[in-house]
Amino acid sequence: MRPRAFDEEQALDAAMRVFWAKGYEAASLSELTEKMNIRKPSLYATFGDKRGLFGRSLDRYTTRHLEYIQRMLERESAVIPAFKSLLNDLAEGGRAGDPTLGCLAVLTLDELAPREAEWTEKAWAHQLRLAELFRNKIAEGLESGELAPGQDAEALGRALLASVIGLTVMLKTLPDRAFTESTISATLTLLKEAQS
Amino acid sequence: MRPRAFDEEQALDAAMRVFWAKGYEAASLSELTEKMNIRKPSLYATFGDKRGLFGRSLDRYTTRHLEYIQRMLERESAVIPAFKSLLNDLAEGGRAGDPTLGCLAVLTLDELAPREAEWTEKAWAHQLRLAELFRNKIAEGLESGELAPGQDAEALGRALLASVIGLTVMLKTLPDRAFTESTISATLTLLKEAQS
DNA sequence: TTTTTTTTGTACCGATCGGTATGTAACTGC
DNA sequence: GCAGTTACATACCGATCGGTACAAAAAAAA
Repeated sequence: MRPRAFDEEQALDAAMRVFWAKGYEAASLSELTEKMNIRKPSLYATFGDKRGLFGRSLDRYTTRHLEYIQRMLERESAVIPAFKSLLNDLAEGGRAGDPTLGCLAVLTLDELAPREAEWTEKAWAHQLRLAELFRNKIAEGLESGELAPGQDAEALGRALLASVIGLTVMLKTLPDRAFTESTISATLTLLKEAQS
Repeated sequence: MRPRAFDEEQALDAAMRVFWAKGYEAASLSELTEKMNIRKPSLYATFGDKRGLFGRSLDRYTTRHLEYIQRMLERESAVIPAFKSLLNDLAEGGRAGDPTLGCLAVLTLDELAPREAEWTEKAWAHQLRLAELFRNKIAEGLESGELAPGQDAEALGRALLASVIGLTVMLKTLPDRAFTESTISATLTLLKEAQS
């Protein structure tokens, strides 16, 4: 048997970046094969078809993205500084270093929901996992006494998620720094500190 | 001269709905002409090309949408109830009556920013107008004494806009009522009432 | 080396994409 | 009714879309 001349993970990563930047519809097979540096028959033999490749790309994205968010929230033990650094990192483009890239899971929801049930579900499940990460972090702050009691960790986590999604979309236009900073600082007032 | 057999505004409205539901890329000329109930030569004679039609559709959308948001905010004189009813109305699908439709301006940002500068600019300008509406409403609440003093109306308006955008995207998946309600109620805690 | 198996590059497929040429139908002004 | 003008429907255009047939090439198994 002849071995593959390309690395599957590496090719998948390139595909993911194309979908990330362009969305499903606007990502053409020509651009995909070019950026993946493989020819169409190899692509089809390995990933099935364009839909299969997108599914794999989306899975890869959500996995990586979840890890990233988790890492960011763990870097600071206090809740408010943790969310502050997360939002600031997003504003600077996060892992990719480019704020105008947005988020593939959000783009998938926006572009393909509700008509592509399978992908809608995947992207939504990812948002739910993010909301849970947020909720857990907030719950820690409530237990530790950092946050004022009586706040609903689950609801707050969801509201913060909505803010993060909205901010991510807004960042695609690269608004000026002052705009972003004031938005972030007001968003953080969702989390009420305990009286000191 | 022979008069048009179709109403331009009506056709444009149909086109707008197609772009709204599918985005620019996935909206095909076949579907557009079908839903507009005109043939391609009429479309091209009236709107130029697909890009021209999208531009007109986006303009129409933002105009209508701005009016809608303005109307919603004016229905209640108090700030918090006003935003509450706005968010609840969004959750029920707003004007269109379908929460899974999302927002064309948001979809345009997500799908086409930053690579389509003209449309990115249009969609972003719309978001800035919305942020201004929000800011003005909040400023009213600060002056009237409804809201606790010391809050930054501009920053809060922007944060609320991010929340609205995020919520709109999430609603495309039709999350259950409890999810939506808790998200909305936590979001509204961005606005602090004055001590009574 | 030879055989066998899998991947690769090329060249191609039908379908659909956005966009248009053309002739005819429909209306206005005369 | 006639002339002039515009909009209409049909039928078509090249380009690109996603997807594949096929044969050469490359390695493992013999």
